[in-house]
Amino acid sequence: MPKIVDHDEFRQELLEKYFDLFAKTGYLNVSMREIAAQMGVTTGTLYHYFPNKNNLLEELFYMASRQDTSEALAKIPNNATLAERTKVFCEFVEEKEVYFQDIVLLTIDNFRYKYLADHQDFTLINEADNHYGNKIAEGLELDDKYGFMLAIFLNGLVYHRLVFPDSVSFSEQIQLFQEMFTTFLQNENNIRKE
Amino acid sequence: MPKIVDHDEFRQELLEKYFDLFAKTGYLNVSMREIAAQMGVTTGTLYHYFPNKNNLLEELFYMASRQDTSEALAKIPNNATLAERTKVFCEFVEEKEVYFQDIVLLTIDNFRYKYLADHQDFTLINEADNHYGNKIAEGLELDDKYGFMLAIFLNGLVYHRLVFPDSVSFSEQIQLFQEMFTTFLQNENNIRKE
Amino acid sequence: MPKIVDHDEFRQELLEKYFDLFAKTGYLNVSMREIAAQMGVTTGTLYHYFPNKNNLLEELFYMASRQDTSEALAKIPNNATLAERTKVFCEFVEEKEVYFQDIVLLTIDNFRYKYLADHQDFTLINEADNHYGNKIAEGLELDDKYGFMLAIFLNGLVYHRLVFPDSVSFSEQIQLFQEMFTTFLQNENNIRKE
Amino acid sequence: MPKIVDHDEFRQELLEKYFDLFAKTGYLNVSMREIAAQMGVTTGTLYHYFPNKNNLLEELFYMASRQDTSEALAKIPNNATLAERTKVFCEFVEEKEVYFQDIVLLTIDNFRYKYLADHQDFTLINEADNHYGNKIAEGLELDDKYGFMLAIFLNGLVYHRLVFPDSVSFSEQIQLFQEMFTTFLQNENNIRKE
DNA sequence: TATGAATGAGAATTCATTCAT
DNA sequence: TATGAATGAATTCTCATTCAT
Repeated sequence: MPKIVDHDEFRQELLEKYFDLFAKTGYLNVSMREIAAQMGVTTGTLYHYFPNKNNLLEELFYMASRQDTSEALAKIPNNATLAERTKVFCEFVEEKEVYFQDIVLLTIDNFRYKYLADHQDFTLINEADNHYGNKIAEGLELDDKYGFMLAIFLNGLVYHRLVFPDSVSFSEQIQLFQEMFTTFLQNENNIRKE
Repeated sequence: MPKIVDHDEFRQELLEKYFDLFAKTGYLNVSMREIAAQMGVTTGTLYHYFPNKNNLLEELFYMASRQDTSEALAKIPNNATLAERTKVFCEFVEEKEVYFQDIVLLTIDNFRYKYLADHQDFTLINEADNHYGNKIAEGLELDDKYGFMLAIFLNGLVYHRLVFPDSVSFSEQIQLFQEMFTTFLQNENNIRKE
Repeated sequence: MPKIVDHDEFRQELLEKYFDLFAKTGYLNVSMREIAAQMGVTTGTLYHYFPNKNNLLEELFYMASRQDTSEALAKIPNNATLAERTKVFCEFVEEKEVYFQDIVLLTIDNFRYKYLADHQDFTLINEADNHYGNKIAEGLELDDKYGFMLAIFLNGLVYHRLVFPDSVSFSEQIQLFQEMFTTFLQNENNIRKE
Repeated sequence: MPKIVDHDEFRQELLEKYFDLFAKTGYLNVSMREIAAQMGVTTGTLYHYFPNKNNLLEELFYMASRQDTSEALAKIPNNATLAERTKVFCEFVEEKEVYFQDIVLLTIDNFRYKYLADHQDFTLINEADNHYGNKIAEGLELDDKYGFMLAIFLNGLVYHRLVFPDSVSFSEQIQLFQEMFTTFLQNENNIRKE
């Protein structure tokens, strides 16, 4: 009798472990042997669930892109002001900074793998991005371009503090940005979506 | 007397060639053999000029940070307003967007290399970052934190458009940011350095 | 189930093959590629069984020290006189002279490898040496210092004839030494262990 | 005008430096670049004085083999007893133990190089050995075989303490050996040369 | 004489992947 | 399903030697 294992569930389990373990080291810099060892399976088993290393990376990216926006949206109270809405996103990222650093690194790895593999299609990757931008805009009740603007600044901050730790203060920078962002947008009547 | 070659000058020449050739592919993904071949030298020669691959990366990064800032600062006219000053930096990055995407990738590679090598000191890399931040602040005639803020947004934008090409318009985003940034800072009398 | 191979047994098999093949040439002068080729495996396989070249040397040395002493001790008859006991060790080395020349070369290689690697600890190598000294003393039923004395002379002889072949006669030298050694020790009542 | 340099004298100077610097590391394990650097010359210059690396080693061995025996012989007083004569050699080696360890290592390297190079002639190497043996016998006023015996034991002791530091006491071992050696030989009337 | 840039084969080691069991 | 032994090309880096100057 074979072990009773739900194939997809186990795949998911492996992916989550992989994500936590290897972001900083670089997904591409970790050998399949190491991945397998850390996950408590053998290389053979790993290949049973993922046809090759690139596929593992792709799946990982896909998984990560599905998470988190809904979590942030849920934190926005009813009838919140723009300042309050902005604050929710900023604090969400601040609290999960390390996680978002991992996302940045994963995204770069994924980009590289795609780029290396002869400019393969970026459908998945762009879809994931749109997802983020749209959801933030939706949360802010603003036009998409302002959703992206906030996303860009937060990404920039996460990236910056990843590669240059301690060069800037997270809270100082987001406080400044929030002030600037909300002041600016409140004065522009036309920017609000109907 | 040996063959007439200026050691430092040739190093520089190699660095520049290398930078042009390989940024997109990922510095870590290109083997020293390939690098040498593309540069028209042998591996032995390459190692004559750079003790190891890590050093090649570091030197490249350091070189870039010095060049960029002095080039950008030179573009600021005398008696320029804050809006004009900000514009110089934004346009500088816009014009050289592909170049700065390479810098982002190089920075990540450099980070990973250091991180892998047992959390080595990031002195050089942080120094380069501070240099960017300080020089931008100097160009803006503002406090350092605003220099970093602009740097963070521009980095975020470059990163974003690198991994999610065409998701946002560079010019739209910088236009919005410039407005927001200058409007906000002009109203705050206290932020201006004496 | 994997391919049926007893990991430890195959390691041992490889060690023995290696020992026979390469002692004279110098363990360090043979590349891992050559070793693998001569053993009929690939480099990958070799590294599957030994983490690095250094470890291969160490294991080899350790293996040798255990085998030799137990083999020699087994040859000592019950109720043997000191002269007979001494003779067993001398003849053991004489019979396996070429083998012990290999051990000398291996020992030097091992020493150098350790010395080069930043004066690493010589624990294993010293343990092996103590083992030799103690076991010889045990076989002679004498104090350790006399065990080492015999070991030193035999080592000296092996070394001498290795680098200066035919300069002295093995049998002549050990005959002289045995006479001298046993005559001397029989007159010293106090040296015998109770 | 060329620099006034006595070719042979400079060769000699280089050899002596080389001997001191690289014994422990292994003459063959040091690159020509390192040798040159440590000697304060360039590789080009080094090759001006020695046609290749093997020749450097050979010359080094030749140089070493010419030294020292005369120095030891000079220390023997007139009308010295056998015990006194033996003592001179033992103490000579004890005082210069590190130097003799280097000689052992050099001899092994030389042997290996000869052996590797298709069993080249060992003339030089054997000549050097005979030189040692004969001179010791001459100093002891005994038959050559006893000269070699002492040489073998001293070599054995030096070798042993090189690779197994602190395993035995130099002075204890030579004291024991001297007693044994002289007691034995004084009782054997026939061994004395006429 | 002396320099040191250049060479390129070869070193140890790693690694994604396959496949017999 | 699961194992882990086996593969062999690729990686970073070293080094004795040559040679234009």
